[in-house]
Amino acid sequence: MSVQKRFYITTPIYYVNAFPHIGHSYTTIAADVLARYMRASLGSENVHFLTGTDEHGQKIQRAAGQKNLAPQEFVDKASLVFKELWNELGVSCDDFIRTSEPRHIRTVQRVLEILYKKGDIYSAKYEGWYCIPCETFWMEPELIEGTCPDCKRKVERISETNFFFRLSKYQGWLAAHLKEHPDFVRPRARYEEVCRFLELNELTDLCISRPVERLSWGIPLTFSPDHVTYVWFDALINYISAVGEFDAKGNYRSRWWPANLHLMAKDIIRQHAVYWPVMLHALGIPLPEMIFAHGWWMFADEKMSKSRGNVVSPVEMARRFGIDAYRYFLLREVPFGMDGNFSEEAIIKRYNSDLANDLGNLVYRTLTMLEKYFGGNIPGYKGSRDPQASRIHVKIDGLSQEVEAHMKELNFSAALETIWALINMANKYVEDTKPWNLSKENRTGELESFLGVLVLVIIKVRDEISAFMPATAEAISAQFGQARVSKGKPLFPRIDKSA
RNA sequence: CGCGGGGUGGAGCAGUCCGGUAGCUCGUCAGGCUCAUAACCUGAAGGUCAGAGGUUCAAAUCCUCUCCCCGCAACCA
Repeated sequence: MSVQKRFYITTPIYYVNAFPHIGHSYTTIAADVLARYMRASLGSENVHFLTGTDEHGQKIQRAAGQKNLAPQEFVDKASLVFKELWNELGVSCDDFIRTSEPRHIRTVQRVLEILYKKGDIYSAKYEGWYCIPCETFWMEPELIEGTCPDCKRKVERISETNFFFRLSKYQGWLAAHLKEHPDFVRPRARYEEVCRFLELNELTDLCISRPVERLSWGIPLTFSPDHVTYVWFDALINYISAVGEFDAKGNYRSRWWPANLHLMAKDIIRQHAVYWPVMLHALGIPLPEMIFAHGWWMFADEKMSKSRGNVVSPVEMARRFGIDAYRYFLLREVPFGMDGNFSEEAIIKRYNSDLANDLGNLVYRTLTMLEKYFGGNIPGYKGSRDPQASRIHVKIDGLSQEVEAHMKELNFSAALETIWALINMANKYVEDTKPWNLSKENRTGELESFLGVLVLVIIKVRDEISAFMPATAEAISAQFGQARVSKGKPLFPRIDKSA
């Protein structure tokens, strides 16, 4: 009874150097669906959905410089682009954290102080090959005949003092934790990848600072004003800086922590499955329950990237096909965790077959029949002896549980599939019942219970899809909520392939 | 011996962890129906599950080897 059920879910904070693409929207929409789904069962006051932007570092400083803006001005604008995108896509985040906010800076500085005091952060001389124009350190083997692999210019040997986090000290602990918690990293293949990485490699301590003369746009170390925090170390802390504070003794207090789920794409699994748990452990803070890495969207089997010029704008897709159709496509097309192929043809196919033909048409034909046969009145449902109807009832009764089982696994595509199985049953039911004959023969009672079943199906489907397609769920409610229903506009008008 | 992902009817995929009649969607062909957004329903064709060997009463699934495809500088979910 006293055990409070709550759910804290995060996306990565997005680096504002680049414009948002469908990858960003994929992670965020998946998190949104889960958050909405959990709110339905736990109550919205018990769900916390965090996203935000990562705003420090070399690249930002340079990008701002190129536009003749102060870094803060630059990130204020860039962060807004993300915020507005989530707004436009109907993302229901409860909080949006920015790493340039005081609450974050304060927490990062406390983390550093605590770890420094504890001896888990130490200073050391760092020496390496440095390319001045590229502002990057290179490892010996990366160099091409003594030049920068990027710009082919001569690199220089420089040495500087930096601060390091004792990652190596905790390798054994982390390996043991992973062994005891096989669900800590998901999906399974990624879990094994992380375990393998730890087996095969010796962790080196993490350089977590940059000298101010090279990089000023960062969070200053309170114990060494000549240094700012390295972005990754800074960024990960957002998950705790957004929802809590350290007290005077250095104990972290939060209503929401530990997070139930950190969602991300597979490229940043190492930061989340290795660096982050170790940081938390060193701070004496409990670990998140699960880290889930999903796959990438490919375009004609190529990774999306700016240099390939195949970046797709989520706004454009959502405007073109509708937000819900876009959301549906992302989560239905590919089993969560795997890579997928993105194309307009694929969206149109899904749209026409699943949304227009199956769901949209079921709603539309039902409304038409209600209008035609009952003057728009929804008949009270009186039950039915029809075996097909009872099979549908069984499916309706078990659907929430089926969906829940898949949602627990973050298997969105399977959850949607099982909902669509009910839609298909209903469409078949219409075919087999032949209501047009019932109407001709004036078998009104049978017609009533038949339509009653269809309405039950639609209401159930509406409830189950509402986390995935909130606007569609509302549209269905609106259509069936009237005193006299009438066929309105189709929910999903078919898209002509020529368009 | 760098790391990882993958090869299942025309296309895209599920199934592989926990062996037991090979499944889904789309497409094609034929038929049915009219409440409906040229929608919906039924049926059919089409696969030696990349290849070889092994374990087993039984392998897409477990083991070994081979071949092929894809990703792995930076931007970056």
